[in-house]
Amino acid sequence: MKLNTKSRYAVMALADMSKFSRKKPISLRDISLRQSISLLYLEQIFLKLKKNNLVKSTRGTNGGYVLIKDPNEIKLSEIFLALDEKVKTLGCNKESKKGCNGKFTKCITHNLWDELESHINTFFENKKLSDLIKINQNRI
Amino acid sequence: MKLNTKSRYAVMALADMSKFSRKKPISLRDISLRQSISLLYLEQIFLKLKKNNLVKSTRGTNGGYVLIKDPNEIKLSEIFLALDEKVKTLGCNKESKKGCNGKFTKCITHNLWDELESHINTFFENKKLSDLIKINQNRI
DNA sequence: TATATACCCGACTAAAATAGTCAAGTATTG
DNA sequence: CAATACTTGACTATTTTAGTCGGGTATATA
Ligand code: FES
Ligand code: FES
Repeated sequence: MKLNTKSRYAVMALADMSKFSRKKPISLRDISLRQSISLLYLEQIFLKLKKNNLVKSTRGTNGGYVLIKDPNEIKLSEIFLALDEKVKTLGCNKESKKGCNGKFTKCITHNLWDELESHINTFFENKKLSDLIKINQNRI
Repeated sequence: MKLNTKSRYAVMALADMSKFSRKKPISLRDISLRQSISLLYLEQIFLKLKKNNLVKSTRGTNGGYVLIKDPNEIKLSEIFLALDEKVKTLGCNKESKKGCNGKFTKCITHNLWDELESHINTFFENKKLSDLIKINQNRI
């Protein structure tokens, strides 16, 4: 079980924004330098964040991105959702009638994985962007 | 975030064993048929389970594997450990002094991912093989 | 003791996912 | 008009996953 870089960078970048400016647009170049994340990769990530109304953009000189909501109103689950990033512990398709074994009964471990999925999602649901600024006063 | 098949199959197979026999060796062929898991893949998985003392084997006709411990004494975390399967949410190497950014300070999200990792590991730590038999009386 | 069963082990591979890069833009400011 | 900075889609190298393959060895039973 591994968390991908896209999700990690997204949270990292948004945390960076929360910490620095809430009014003046922040350029991806600055975030890229501060957090050591590839600029081109950040661009890709921010397009998704924008499409999902987590940030808004200003073009041109002194342009950049600004958070739309307050950090204490942004749940991590929203960020993951914006990136199409899902927790997937089940072997079967949740929607499908068929189990991971191809049969029409769900397998012996189905409930377990479902429980695990909820367990993880709960974490993302209860964590807000503001939470990780508080704990990290001392970090950039 | 995705759970791999190896871990899923391992738990599935051990659950199958818990449910069927506790004394007579169960052949991988039987598990393979019941749970629709590739026999060759199961062999690979069981070699690891054996090396980590979760099961013991008997060769030859009527041979197979037997659980070493009682299902209510086998934690899921042990199974995952046996397969070298780790939850990895951090961008950095936990041991290394360097952060995921290559710098000597841990990044702004480090604590968060660490917390998430613990959150997930707690789940595996608290679940036992016997737990998923109870909930699944009706399933094969 | 031959034969079938079933575990043992390392190496290999096709396919998918990841972690980006690249090219070619458009909009805004100074 | 030059520089900055967002926009977009396509492309690619690398890694990981999810297995397979080939050739064993040990044991029970006929
Ligand atoms: S995980 Fe859903 S049927 Fe196996
Ligand atoms: S995750 Fe550990 S430093 Fe970023």
